[in-house]
Amino acid sequence: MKDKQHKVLVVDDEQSILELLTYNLEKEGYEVKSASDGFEAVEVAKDFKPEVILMDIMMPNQDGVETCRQIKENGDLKNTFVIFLTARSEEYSEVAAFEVGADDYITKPIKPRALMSRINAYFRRDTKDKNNHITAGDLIIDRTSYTVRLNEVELILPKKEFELLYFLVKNPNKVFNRDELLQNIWGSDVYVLARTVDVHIRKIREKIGENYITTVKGVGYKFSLA
Amino acid sequence: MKDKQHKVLVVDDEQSILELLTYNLEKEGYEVKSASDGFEAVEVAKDFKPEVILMDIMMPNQDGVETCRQIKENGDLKNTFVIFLTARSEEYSEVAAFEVGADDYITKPIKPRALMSRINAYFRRDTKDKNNHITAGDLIIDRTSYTVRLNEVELILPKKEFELLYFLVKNPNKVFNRDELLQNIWGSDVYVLARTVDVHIRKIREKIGENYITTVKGVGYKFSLA
DNA sequence: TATCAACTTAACAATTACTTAATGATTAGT
DNA sequence: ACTAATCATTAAGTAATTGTTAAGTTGATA
Repeated sequence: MKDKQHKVLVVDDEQSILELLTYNLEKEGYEVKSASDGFEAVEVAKDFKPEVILMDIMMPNQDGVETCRQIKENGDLKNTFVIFLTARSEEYSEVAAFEVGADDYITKPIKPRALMSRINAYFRRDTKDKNNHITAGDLIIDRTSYTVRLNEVELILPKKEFELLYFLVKNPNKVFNRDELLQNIWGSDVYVLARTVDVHIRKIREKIGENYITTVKGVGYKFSLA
Repeated sequence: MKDKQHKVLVVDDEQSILELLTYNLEKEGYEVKSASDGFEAVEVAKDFKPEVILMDIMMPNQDGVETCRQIKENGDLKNTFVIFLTARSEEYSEVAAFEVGADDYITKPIKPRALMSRINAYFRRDTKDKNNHITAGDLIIDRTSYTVRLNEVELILPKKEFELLYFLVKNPNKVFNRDELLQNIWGSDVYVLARTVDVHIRKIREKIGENYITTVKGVGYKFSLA
């Protein structure tokens, strides 16, 4: 099973293909929704907020390229990974597809195993080095937005608290004494009392709970996963 | 749905093809007229002023190339996009076609879906700059008109405010410090005090409300989706 | 050139973060 | 179990950052 349920939206006007893809994706442990045309796809995407959209490029009413453009316009969905499906014979311009922000391109006939490995690869990459964030247990610490998520709840920490937590999480299970922490977070030219650290630790614990930062008496603090 | 009704003229001497094309185009939401020979095509075009003409190149009485030439002669129709239809076996000179101002070329047998995508692509290109907007929550930010819509209410922001908001919305949830914002919006050679940003932020908040731009104390500002 | 809107600056108020210090709780060593 | 050391917690004071307003400045426009 996957650590967390990833969401995939599949869009195609052929029911048989929707079923084929849905079946395979669910077997891999993804949460799947489907849409049978472009309009529906945009609606569902807004709500469902999938990480990946698998979409036929040729569809009645509104084709995949236009649909992709509309989806990418939405701030919430800007980083959604869009993969187009297309028959090899169709001479649809790849250029147009990439212009609207398509991220990958797969030609039919679909080989389920190959497709799955491609999607799995995406999620591996995504969770690994994409955004500037660290995950530790139920915590997600994101440097770009300066936020900490604890079980989907967003916490806002003041700067020093954030930096302190970030530093500890980046060096898990390693104990630092107060002076080391001051050096690394406050800087070498700042003169504050070592006990100041205690107060910050206290406030962090207040927000994320008592189970993450451990006191090592006589030495200092460390971040440790239960 | 389409923003505006686009007009397409289809010209072919085979009734079945006219019907096929008309059916598919109307299903896509276009306004369609048809003509079954070159003379009729010119007449209808003058009146109807279509944005796109889909025309068989081989027709009795007057072929597509000649018809195209006549149409392009007309000032009103100079910018009409002409797409020729031709059987792959026909060795009709592409050169002649492009000489008279044809804009694209599609070989029969016609695959309706591929054709529709091609036509959609044309209209998309045409209206590309008009639809240059981003959506984020209740906000729609339109670069061409320099306007921001908030729940159907149109706001007009001065240039700096607009650019600042646009930049933040384009990079949602990412925190920028004042200098980064100055760099990106004012430019690297401009020398203004960092606190100027605060004033602009204040004015933007006055207009769009307090819930979109978040202050990250000690760091900067970010646009955050609720 | 007079007017107006946009932009910048500066000053001060308000808010928030940070540090300190004092007191209470816990732990380790004897 | 006693004591000394260390840590936790709280509250209050201080510093830093941001919010807000208003008064200049610039630059475009009629």
